[in-house]
Amino acid sequence: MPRAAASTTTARSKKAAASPVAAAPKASRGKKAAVEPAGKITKTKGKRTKKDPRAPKRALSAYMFFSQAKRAEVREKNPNASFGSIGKMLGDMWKGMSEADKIPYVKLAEKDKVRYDAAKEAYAGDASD
DNA sequence: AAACTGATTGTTGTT
DNA sequence: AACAACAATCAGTTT
Repeated sequence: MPRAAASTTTARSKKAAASPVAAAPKASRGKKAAVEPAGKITKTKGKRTKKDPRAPKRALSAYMFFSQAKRAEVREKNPNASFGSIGKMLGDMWKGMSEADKIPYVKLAEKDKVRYDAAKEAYAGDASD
């Protein structure tokens, strides 16, 4: 609920170090108790209109790169598969593959994250309209 | 500070 | 131009 920030003033401090030494896999920010949908959330909420007109494109997730890479392949094997079918297949195989297999995609995601970091800075530093 | 919710990212094909 | 399911990730709000 992105409401008008007024109190907290984003008490979030910068990421400790820019060097991903150990790079905690996931145990710092993305907790969210139950990230998995109990049954199926598929909230058909259409809303691509971004609130920030000039907000920097966020870094893509490993799954995003995975889609770009395998999408064509899956689609080739399932030419009759629709959009949703492909997505389910990709999601299924994504969950089925080992972390080691995700490495290349995760690497891309991390790399994009760096790019986003720069874009974010430029976004914050650019107040011109 | 920690936890959580919302919004965002990319893809293809149709309207 | 927008939305459909999929998963991940960030940013901001809340307690």
